[in-house]
Amino acid sequence: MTSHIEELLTTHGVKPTAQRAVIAEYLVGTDCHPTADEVFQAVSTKLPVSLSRATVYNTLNALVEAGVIKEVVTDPGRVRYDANVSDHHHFVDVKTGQVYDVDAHKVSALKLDLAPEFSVNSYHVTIFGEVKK
Amino acid sequence: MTSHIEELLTTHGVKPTAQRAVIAEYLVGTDCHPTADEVFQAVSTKLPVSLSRATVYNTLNALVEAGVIKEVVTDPGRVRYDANVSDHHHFVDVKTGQVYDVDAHKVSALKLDLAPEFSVNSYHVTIFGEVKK
DNA sequence: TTCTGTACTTAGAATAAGTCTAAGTTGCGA
DNA sequence: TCGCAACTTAGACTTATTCTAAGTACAGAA
Ligand SMILES: [Mn+2]
Ligand SMILES: [Mn+2]
Ligand SMILES: [Zn+2]
Ligand SMILES: [Zn+2]
Repeated sequence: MTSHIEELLTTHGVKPTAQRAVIAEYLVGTDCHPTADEVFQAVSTKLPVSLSRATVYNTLNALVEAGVIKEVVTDPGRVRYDANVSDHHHFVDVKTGQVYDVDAHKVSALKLDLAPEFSVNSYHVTIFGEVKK
Repeated sequence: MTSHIEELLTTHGVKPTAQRAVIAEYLVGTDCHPTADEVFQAVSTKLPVSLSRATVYNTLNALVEAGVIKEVVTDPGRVRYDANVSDHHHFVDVKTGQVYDVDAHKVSALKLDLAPEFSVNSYHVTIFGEVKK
């Protein structure tokens, strides 16, 4: 009876420890693109032992490395983490700072007119605007 | 006989001090998207007095505020500065980290299929790839 | 001219995000 | 059961940036 999260970690080659499971579970269950510190705050109470910031960073880096999550950088000095690893872009509400997912198929394919020495692997669109309630 | 740079600063409402002029001049004369520290290194020898890092940061922030330059964030933890304030996007060479300008008209206009509460002000495309020499 | 107030710059202290270190803990596999 | 490698921990360290307190520059008033 391995949990869904343990299976996610295992299939990506990450050994599922209690710390890693609770961090991955938190990220999978949110769509709000938390920072490392927000992950630490949210998760530290959910473990019977004290959680080190170093473990949070180690785990986030390991999960990125393994492809379980992605880093998102929309603002200077704020790395955010995203368990949505599907092809998507981001909408930033400039009033609140909130980051929303924008599925890649909601954005028309880009045509790029670049010199031939520029070979493109991928691209990411950051959309700035406002969400009216 | 105010210089071109002093005029640029003045017309943007920034009082042209020696420190600000030399920093703005350096940025206007390069297309390599330097970090604050690279600006500091490049510019500190060009003044008869010692230059404080605080002044570099104060100046960069003032120039951004005034619209003389823009911040560019392509990587976690590295804010870069850009005197190209025309509408453009960025190509990041994933091998070297070099950032190249991509004029907006080299990128096809985006069509976005967003829910009506999302009102778009602007967007920025970051293209990842490699420049073959 | 000199005076003077405000804006600017400075060195270094403080903060914040992230990494490293050294020591202890866990837990699978012989 | 043991041994070992992987993992976690607290706290020191590093790096980027901001803040602070004290000094400097300089335009306008007198
Ligand atoms: Mn989502
Ligand atoms: Mn930082
Ligand atoms: Zn996302
Ligand atoms: Zn640019």
